[in-house]
Amino acid sequence: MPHPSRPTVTLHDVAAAAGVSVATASRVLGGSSRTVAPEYERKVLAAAAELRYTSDMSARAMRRKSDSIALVADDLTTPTIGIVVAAMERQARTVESFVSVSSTGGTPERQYETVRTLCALRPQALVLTSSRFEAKALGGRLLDELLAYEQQGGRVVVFGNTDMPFDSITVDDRGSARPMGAHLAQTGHQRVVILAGPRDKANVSARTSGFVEGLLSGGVDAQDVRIVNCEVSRQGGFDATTRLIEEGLGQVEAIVAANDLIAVGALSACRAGGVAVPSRVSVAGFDDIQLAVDVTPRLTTVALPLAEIGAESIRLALAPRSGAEAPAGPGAGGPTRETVLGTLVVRDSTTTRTS
Amino acid sequence: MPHPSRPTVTLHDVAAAAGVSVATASRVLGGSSRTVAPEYERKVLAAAAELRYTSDMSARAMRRKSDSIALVADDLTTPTIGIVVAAMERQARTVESFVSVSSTGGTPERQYETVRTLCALRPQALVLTSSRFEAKALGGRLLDELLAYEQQGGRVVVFGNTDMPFDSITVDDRGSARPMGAHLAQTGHQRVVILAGPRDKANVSARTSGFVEGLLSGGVDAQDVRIVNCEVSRQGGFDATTRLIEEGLGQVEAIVAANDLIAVGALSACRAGGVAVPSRVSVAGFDDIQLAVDVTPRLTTVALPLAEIGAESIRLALAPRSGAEAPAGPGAGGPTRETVLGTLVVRDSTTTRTS
DNA sequence: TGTGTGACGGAATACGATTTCCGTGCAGGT
DNA sequence: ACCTGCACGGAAATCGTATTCCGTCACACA
Repeated sequence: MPHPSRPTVTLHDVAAAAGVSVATASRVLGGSSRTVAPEYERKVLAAAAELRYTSDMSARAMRRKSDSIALVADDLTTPTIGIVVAAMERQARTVESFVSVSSTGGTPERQYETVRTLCALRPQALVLTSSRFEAKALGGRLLDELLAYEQQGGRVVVFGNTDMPFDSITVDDRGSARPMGAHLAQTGHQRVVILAGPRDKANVSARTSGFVEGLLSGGVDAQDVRIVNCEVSRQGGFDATTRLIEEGLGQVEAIVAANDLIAVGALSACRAGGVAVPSRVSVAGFDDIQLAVDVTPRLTTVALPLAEIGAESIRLALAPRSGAEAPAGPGAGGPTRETVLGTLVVRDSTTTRTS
Repeated sequence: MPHPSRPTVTLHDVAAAAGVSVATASRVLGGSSRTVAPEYERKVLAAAAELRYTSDMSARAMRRKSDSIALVADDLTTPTIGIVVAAMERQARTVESFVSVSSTGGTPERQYETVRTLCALRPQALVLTSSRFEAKALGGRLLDELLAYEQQGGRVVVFGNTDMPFDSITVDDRGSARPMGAHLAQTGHQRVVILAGPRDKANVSARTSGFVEGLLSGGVDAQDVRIVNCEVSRQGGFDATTRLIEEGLGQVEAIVAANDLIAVGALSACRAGGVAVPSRVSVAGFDDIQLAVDVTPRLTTVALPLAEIGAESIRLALAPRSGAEAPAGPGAGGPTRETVLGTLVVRDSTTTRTS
C-alpha cells in the first residue's frame, strides 16, 4: 500500500537527488533507447541505489507492456501442477517476466471470476489449466471474456483438452497409453484388467482406449480384456481391486490403471489380499507421479513431460500471434494445437511372463 | 499488453456510452462512498456490461491501496507448500484480495531478486516461506529491502524459523516431536534409533531434540537412544536403515525419522531387508505428507496444521500493524511471533510392545 | 418568499512512470 | 563565417482511475 502513506521514494526523488530531470532518470533506469551521458548515468544509478529506489510496476504498466503472465489452475496442491508451475517460472524468468498463480477449485464460476480478476491486471498472457475447459460453460460467458481479452492484445494458452479456439498444448492420452498396452502384450500378459475411471472423464477414457488398442495390437484377444470402472483415487483403486480379488482373479495376469493413484490403491489391495506383485499379477499406472517410485514395488507407468509442457506453455504464450492473418478460409490459420506424448517407464511392478 | 494496442475499453468509454462523466462512472464502478442517482447508476452498469469493461488494476493501484498479496516460497512442488498456498488463497478470497506466488529455489540471491520484483508490484503484504531466512544473508541486503518495504507501509510475514524482525508463524518442531517420543516410550519401545538429518538443519535438529526429550520423559534410558545422521530424502532414509540392518538391528524396537520422506525410505529398507514393520520394529515419521497414508503399513507421524498456518499467515498479513507504537523499550512491542504445534497421528507402522 | 443546507454531477487534478517534442550546444562541411 | 544536423537534457503530455473541489439544484424551514 504505497500511496496512502507518503514515504515511498519515486523517480522524482531520484532525479532530484541526482540533480537531473525525471526524463533523464527514467531513461537511465527504465532501459530506454535514448542514450544518456555517462556522467549523468552514473549519478542517477548512484542516487537510485542510495535511496533504495524501486520503480512502481503499476505506474510503469500504464505506459509499457506488462511483463506478467497469469496462470489459472484448478488445484495447486496436486504434484503434477507443481512441476508444471515450476517449469513455467523458470521459462518466464528467461524473458524477464514472472508468473502469478491462482486456483479455482475447478468450478466454472470460480474460473470465470478468476479470469476476470486476472484480466484486470492486464497480464501479457493468460495460461489456463483445467481437466475440463468448456466453451459452452456458463452460457459462454467465460469464452466471451477470454475472447475479449485476446482482442485487447492478450494471449490465451490452454494446457489440457479444450474446445476453445485458443492455442493449446495437450497430452495425447490415447497415444501415450498405447505403448503401455503393447508392452504388456509383448511381455506375455494375456488376460488384463483395466481400472478405468468413470466413463465421463475424457482424458481417463482416452487412456483406456489407448490401453485397449495397444493390447490388441500386441495380439491380446479382445475377450480377455476387462474394463472395470472405479473412482479416480487411491481408495477407488483399492476397492475395485479388493473386489476383484474376492471374486477370484482367475487368469488375470495384469492390472493397468488409468492413473498412478488408482494403481497404487491396486498395489495396496494386492498386498492386503496376499497377491504377489509382480510375480502373480503385474500392475501398471499412468502419470509417473513421485509416489510411483516411492511405493514397493516401484510402479511401471507412463511419464508425462510436465516440465517441457510448462516451458512450452510459456513459449506459446510469448510467441508472436500465429493467427494474425485475417480469418480467410474456414479453419485456415486457426489456433496452434500442440500434442505431447508420454513415455513408457518400466519399473518393478510388471514382469515378463513366459506361460 | 493493453496500452500499445488501442482497443482497450476504459472508464472513459463507459462514461461516454452511459452519457455521464468519468467521475460518476468511477463512483458507480469503483465502490465509492459517494452516492449517485439510481438512474445514472443503472445506465453506467448497463454500459459497463455492454462494453465488457474491466477496470485496469495498474491504474487503480495508483490511487487506492492494492489488494494483492505476494507469496515467496522456496519450491512450489512440495506437497506441503501446496496445501499452505491453497489455504492462503481461500483466506485471501474472503477479504477480496488475491495471492500471487513466486518460487526462489531457496537461494538467497533469488530470494532477494524475487522480493525486489514483488515489492515493485506494491502488494498489500509479502509472505515469505523458507526453510531458512537469515537476517545476515547477502550482507543484510535482503533484510534492508524488506525493512524498506515495511516502512513504505507494506507488511511482511514469515512462515518458518527466522531471526528477522517480522511477524512470523512457526512450527514448534521440538514441542511437536515430544509427544511422538513419549508415545513410543509409553507403548513399550525401549531401544530407539532416530534418523536425524544433518546436524546443521535447524528444524530437523529441533525435532531430534523433541524426540529425545519425549523418550526420556517416558522412561527410556538415554543410553538406548541412538542418533543416526542421514540425508533428508527417501534415499537417505533407505541407505541409513539398510546399513542399520546390515549391522544387525540388535535390540532396536523403533526407528523414528525427522520427516516422513526419510521414514518412507526406512520402511522400504525394512521390507527389502526382511524386517517386519511393525511387528519386529516400529517406524514413525514427521509431517504427515500425503504419502504417509499411501504406503503400507500406513505411517505413524506428526501432522502439521498446514491449512491453518496458511490462513493465519494471511490473517497476520492483513491485521492492523501490531508494533505501531514508537520503538520505546528494547523488545517492547516487537513483532508478533506465533507458534503452532503438530498433532500425533498413530497409524499402522507402530505397535505396542509388552516385552 | 428568502436563505441555509445537503445531495450530487462534472471539471480538474493527482498518482508515478514513459515518451514525445522542443531547444540548445557543439561538430563538421562548404 | 554560416548553415545543417546530431546528440542529449528537460518541460510537458500521456496512460486510466480515484478524488477533491466547485457549482447547481432542490428541498425544507422560518
